[in-house]
Amino acid sequence: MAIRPAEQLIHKAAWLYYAHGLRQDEVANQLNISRASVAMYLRKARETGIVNISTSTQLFTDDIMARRLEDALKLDAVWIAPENAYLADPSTDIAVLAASVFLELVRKGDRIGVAWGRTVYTIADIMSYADLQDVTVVQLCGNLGAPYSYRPDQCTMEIARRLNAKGLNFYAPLVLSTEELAQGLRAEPVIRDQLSGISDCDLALYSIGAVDADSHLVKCGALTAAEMAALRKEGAAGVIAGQIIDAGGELLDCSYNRRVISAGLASLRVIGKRLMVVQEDSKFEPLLAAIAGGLCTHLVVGAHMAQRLLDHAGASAEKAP
Amino acid sequence: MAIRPAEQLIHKAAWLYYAHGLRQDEVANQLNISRASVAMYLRKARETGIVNISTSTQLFTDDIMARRLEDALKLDAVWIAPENAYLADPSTDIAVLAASVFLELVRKGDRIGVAWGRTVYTIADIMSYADLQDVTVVQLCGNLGAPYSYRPDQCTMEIARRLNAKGLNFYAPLVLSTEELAQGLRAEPVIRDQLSGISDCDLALYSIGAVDADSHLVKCGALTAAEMAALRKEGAAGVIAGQIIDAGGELLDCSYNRRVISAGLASLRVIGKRLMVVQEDSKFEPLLAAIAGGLCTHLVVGAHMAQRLLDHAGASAEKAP
DNA sequence: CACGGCTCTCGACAAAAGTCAAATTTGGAT
DNA sequence: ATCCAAATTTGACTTTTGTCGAGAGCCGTG
Repeated sequence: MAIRPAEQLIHKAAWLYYAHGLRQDEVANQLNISRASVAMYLRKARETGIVNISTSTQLFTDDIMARRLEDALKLDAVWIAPENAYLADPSTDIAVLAASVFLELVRKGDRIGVAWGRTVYTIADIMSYADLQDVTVVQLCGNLGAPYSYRPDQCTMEIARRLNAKGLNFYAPLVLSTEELAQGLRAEPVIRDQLSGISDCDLALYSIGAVDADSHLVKCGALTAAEMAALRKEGAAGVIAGQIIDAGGELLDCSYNRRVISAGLASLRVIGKRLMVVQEDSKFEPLLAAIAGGLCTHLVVGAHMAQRLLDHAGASAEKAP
Repeated sequence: MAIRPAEQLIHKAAWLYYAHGLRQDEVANQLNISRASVAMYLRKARETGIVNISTSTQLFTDDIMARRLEDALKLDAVWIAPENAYLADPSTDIAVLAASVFLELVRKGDRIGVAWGRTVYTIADIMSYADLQDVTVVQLCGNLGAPYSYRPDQCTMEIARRLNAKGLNFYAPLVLSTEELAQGLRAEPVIRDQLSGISDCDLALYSIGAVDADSHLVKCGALTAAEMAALRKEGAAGVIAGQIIDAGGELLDCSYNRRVISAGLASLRVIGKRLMVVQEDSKFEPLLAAIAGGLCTHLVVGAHMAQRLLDHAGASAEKAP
């Protein structure tokens, strides 16, 4: 009588409890098991996505500032996490909000592109579970063998796991040492298919990286701090899906970019919903670049960043007649 | 200090509790209110649809019988409520399941047609709340001034209320005394618009009525028991959205139908998702008629009814070579 | 300006849910 | 065949949550 507690049993318990509104002990009676088991099944049901608990993110878009930002930056939707009004750690609040927004944007049957970074991994980590079997999560860029837990493939897999979706990983390094090798690898059928499949995505999730010595690209050894500084002088404004963009949001013409295996900006721009999440206030310029380049249609930021964006947009509008 | 507890506060509490996973007392501290108030806000949040708790209805479609029924009857999806395995009252189980399925089928921006009957009202009554502001719920058929609580307009309004959606009522009686009057009324701009708007629906929810003295049409005085019996002899097989259909699922050619103000069968067939819910085993023949007439693409029934449908389909298949 | 009626809030109790270590069962390995 | 490790179930205990009636602030009215 201790067979694998068939998914069926979890489902029945969840059904009686959440849909019918029975109490745990009533459910236990119905199913002839102890109440403790019911409690355990219910936890599993939540962790498996058999039951879904979601809170509307309406409040964060209802904000007047969010509306104005949507207009000023021509974005489809903006969510603003009210800093310091809620929790001790505001960055967590942004990630929690981003996870909710993400789940709200996902539709059954969708194909989702996921980039990488601390922000993306944090979101994956706190995201609640869902049951979206016919969803595919694809990795947007090559891998970086880093000691961190937010490697591109890990971000992809973790999100796929949370959604009960299929995860498609990228079996290639993010950066190669020569342009020839990168070109050759991009032509490989396996890689080519993955790259060309990116424009079929319905939704993309990424953050933006800063061009400084703290960048993951430096930490993971893809670039040295000196190289990064040099690129900055050449006009580098931000990092998206492992690639370096200039202030206009276009790919910077540099050797590094030519050696990268990642989703082309053109493929990204084709994706219908591009959700960008920015936690750090320091990423103001990189974010401006990404927006300028049309790399984001949906935006989740903190109140402080929102205010800066709005001020900036206002100033630009004055300058331009 | 006893101002209307702004929706904002409810939202904040729900956010901290459900999205961040804080305990009620932690939320109470954050917001500087008592834990009891937090508990109350959370209840309101659930009742308003600010938080959504839904359980996957997967199990009920996974059933082998459901799959076979989908094939045999050429339906898009079938859900089977396992009778007597669950609760004392099996009909409640069907309604709870139907409500979940309904909520699962609704999409933001949808237009939903709702008919009327005890079944539909039961579903509305147990349906959990959701926050779908841009959804419109339209009434599929004219009104019947009945002493019951499941008048067409009530079904529509209740569902609209649960979804936080707009409700569009039909300000016309279901049946008129002469065909001329009915024709004239149908030509009225207000009514005509409502009728023509029905084919724009994305989803319809209805049940099927039996052709007997217990029918709502008789109880509400639209027809006498004798008239009903006569119609039955003329080939009436079921009642859908207040109209009488024959065994082939086509409108029966009779005076009553010509005097009715309701959604034409053609308009209904245009709707993408037609969800039919049947609670009573006695409605076997009416259901067969509705299916034959292509009036249903999605079906929720009890296990017993499912078995009968399957047996019937098997028998028909044998007869036809 | 005092008065009910109203809604919101809180403290305290009761009910329900979560948790843990021990007991039981299973399936596979020796 | 027997034993071990892993997984599941349970009863007892603790923590968390739901609820009720009393009290307090607000508002329109007499």
